[in-house]
Amino acid sequence: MSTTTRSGTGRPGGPVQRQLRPTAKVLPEHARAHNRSLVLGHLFHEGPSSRADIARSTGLTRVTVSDLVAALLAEDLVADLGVRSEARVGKPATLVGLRSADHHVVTLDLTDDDTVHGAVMTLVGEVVRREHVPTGGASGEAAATLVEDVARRLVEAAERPVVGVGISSPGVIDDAGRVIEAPNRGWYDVPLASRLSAALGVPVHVANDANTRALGEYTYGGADASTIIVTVGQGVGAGLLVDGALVRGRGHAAGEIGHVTVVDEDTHGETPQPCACGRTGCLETVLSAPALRRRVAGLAPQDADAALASVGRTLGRCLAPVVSALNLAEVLLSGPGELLDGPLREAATTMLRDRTMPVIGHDLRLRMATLDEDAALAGAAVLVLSGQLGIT
Amino acid sequence: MSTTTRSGTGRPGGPVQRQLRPTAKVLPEHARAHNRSLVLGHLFHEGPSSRADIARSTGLTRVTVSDLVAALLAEDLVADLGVRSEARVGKPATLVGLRSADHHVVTLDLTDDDTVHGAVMTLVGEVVRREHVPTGGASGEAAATLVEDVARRLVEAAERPVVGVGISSPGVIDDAGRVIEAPNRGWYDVPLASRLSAALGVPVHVANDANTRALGEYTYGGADASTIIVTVGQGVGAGLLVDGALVRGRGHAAGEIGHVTVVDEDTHGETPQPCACGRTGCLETVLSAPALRRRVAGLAPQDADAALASVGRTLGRCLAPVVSALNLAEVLLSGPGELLDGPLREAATTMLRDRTMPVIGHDLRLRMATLDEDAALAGAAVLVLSGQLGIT
DNA sequence: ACATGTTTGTTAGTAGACCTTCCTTACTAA
DNA sequence: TTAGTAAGGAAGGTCTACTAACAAACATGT
Repeated sequence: MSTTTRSGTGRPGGPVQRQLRPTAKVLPEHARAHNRSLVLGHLFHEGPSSRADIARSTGLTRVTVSDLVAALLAEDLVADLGVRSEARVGKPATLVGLRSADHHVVTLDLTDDDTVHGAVMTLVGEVVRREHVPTGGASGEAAATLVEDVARRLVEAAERPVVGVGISSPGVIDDAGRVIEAPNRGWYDVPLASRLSAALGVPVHVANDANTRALGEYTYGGADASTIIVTVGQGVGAGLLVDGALVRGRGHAAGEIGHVTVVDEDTHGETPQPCACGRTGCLETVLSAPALRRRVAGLAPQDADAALASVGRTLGRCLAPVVSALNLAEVLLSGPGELLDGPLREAATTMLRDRTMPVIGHDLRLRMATLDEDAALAGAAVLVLSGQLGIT
Repeated sequence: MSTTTRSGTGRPGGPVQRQLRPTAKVLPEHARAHNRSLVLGHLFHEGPSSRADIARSTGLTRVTVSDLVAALLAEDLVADLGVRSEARVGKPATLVGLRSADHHVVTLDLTDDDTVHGAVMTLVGEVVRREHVPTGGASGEAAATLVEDVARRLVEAAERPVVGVGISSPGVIDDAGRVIEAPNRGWYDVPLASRLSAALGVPVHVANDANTRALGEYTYGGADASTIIVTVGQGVGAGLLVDGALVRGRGHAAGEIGHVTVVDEDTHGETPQPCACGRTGCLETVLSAPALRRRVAGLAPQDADAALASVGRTLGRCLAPVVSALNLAEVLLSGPGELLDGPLREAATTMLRDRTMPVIGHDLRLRMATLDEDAALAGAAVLVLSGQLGIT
């Protein structure tokens, strides 16, 4: 028995006018730029290849690939490597490869309050030159000038053409590289990317440090396309990769997970501690490096392990809804291994599995980030690769 | 004093080879399809416009827009509406408009266990015809046949060309419309979209019901581009929109938030209840419609309010990390208003604000979904619009 | 009333991007 | 030696969107 009515009353009321619609026209030249990035991406990830290899991988014809490769050869981005040595049927292939060592990327890591870390890197992330410049507590305009100076020095020191400058900075940063707010540097509404780009004459990309870390782990560290990376340092932050894309969020503040309340009055036997943000019981009050050190200070190894496990459980409880809602494949921890990579990580894993349904928690991995030391620099390099060459 | 070292030791180790790389070549014809969608999208959202209007809005030239519009006129997707009546300077514009009433979309909502809800709708979501077919407890192949029959009847009953069929179904569903698992229908690995498409000769799109609801609210309900919609019915699910795109997740299971553990032994004075999934304390055990009804049954109004508020606080605690990590702008609740839209929603809002940092929680809205009754159908229609015409 | 300026939409020509088809080259296999 | 296979290039065609120029149809100012 089926009921049928004509012209039902319930109607959504028609389409809604939206102010901000992301309407970007696509011209043939954009298509070409995209295909060019496909070629570069193939060479970046797969190494030296023949034009025919690239054609098979990208779906483009050999003719088109030859054309694109010719353009890249003319730009010196790609080098002719001669015929392939392996013996196969048919005409031997001539290999072409990305000239990754003949182009440099300048990267800066502003995560550390006391020191600006900088590097000149090749396109594949090898560090060619390093600088560590004490900030001397500079903030505001002085800090911006310092960053500009370091960047200029590195750009000038680079012995190869510089593709661009990538900067990894704490704070809320929009798509254009404007620092909306970075309290620890006293920056509010500072157009860092456009300022440096104008001063140095080189493309500059700026993004949040946790986000760049996520990018770095994805491109260089083999992280999954659906990953959250939790960075533990002075504070606690997170970078989120969903289906291979960085999550920016409504107000460019995605990943600001350090100030979620995780400790309640009546829960788990903990007492909420005051937080720098003026509230109490934030994740940062238990998981930041200083908080962890305070917690284990003077404890016997066994008690310290229990204390760290307790924090791990809190982290697991906090992440369970995020992992479930996004069906993430991996959770990465970045920070001091002696604190994180032990009872804390194990307890967090257990808690996360226990609190999520099997289909979510089953093949979930919770591991340490692999690029710990240079993750932020590597991520900053990816910013440039992605922004200038379209390589992800 | 700055330290400089050459050729530092820490190197990321080069790029990683990735199996699944989303390399899709872009041809000029794809660019044209994109621009065509831009024109359709403008007409959909802004209503009848002149070619010059569309050119200004899309950034394309008037020549190109004229060309695209001519093609759409030839396809009868767009109609010539004559000259604009308003008096302005210059040659009067001739308006063109989407022929939304001259094309139909067939939509099915499989959320309800007992009944298949179906509709014939116009492109702007007006319901032209409705069907409610009892399932009679059919499952597995029988249920699939039933769905196919209903879809066929509606396609044949449509008095205008059918652009496609959109289906909103519970369960885990991949991008191709294959139902990975839908326990309540006994479907495991059922290629619903391709099966129906072959049987009906019309494009068929299938997606998770919570996800389609999110799409519907975004397109017809004015929801923000960064939104989570929590659907409360027999179970609890969620649909997630991040930066305007649906989140699918690693295993297409994003949004499965109903089975996150939210009630602990030692917490908040609640006792964890057993859940259908075999675990205890899941969100579904307190927030599903039956659970809520059980909870307030026989209570005095005042006590019922307190009970609902308690569930609201639990929901707020669960969502706080998600909202923070993704910097969401809106949380929508979909389900029985008499249970959700009151103390529960208010308590959840308060809890959510209290547990997130101000920059996140400040302009966060937690409101009821606007399309409650037909949200799933509207969302299914959006699936078709988006898949066939590129309208979002 | 009439010239002037503005806006619309079309026509014609151009440049770019990729395709299909055909060819040469250079190797392996029988 | 003869086939067969694969790589790469050359020629020609189609598609796409652009610029430039223009006619039509209106409002406005004198």
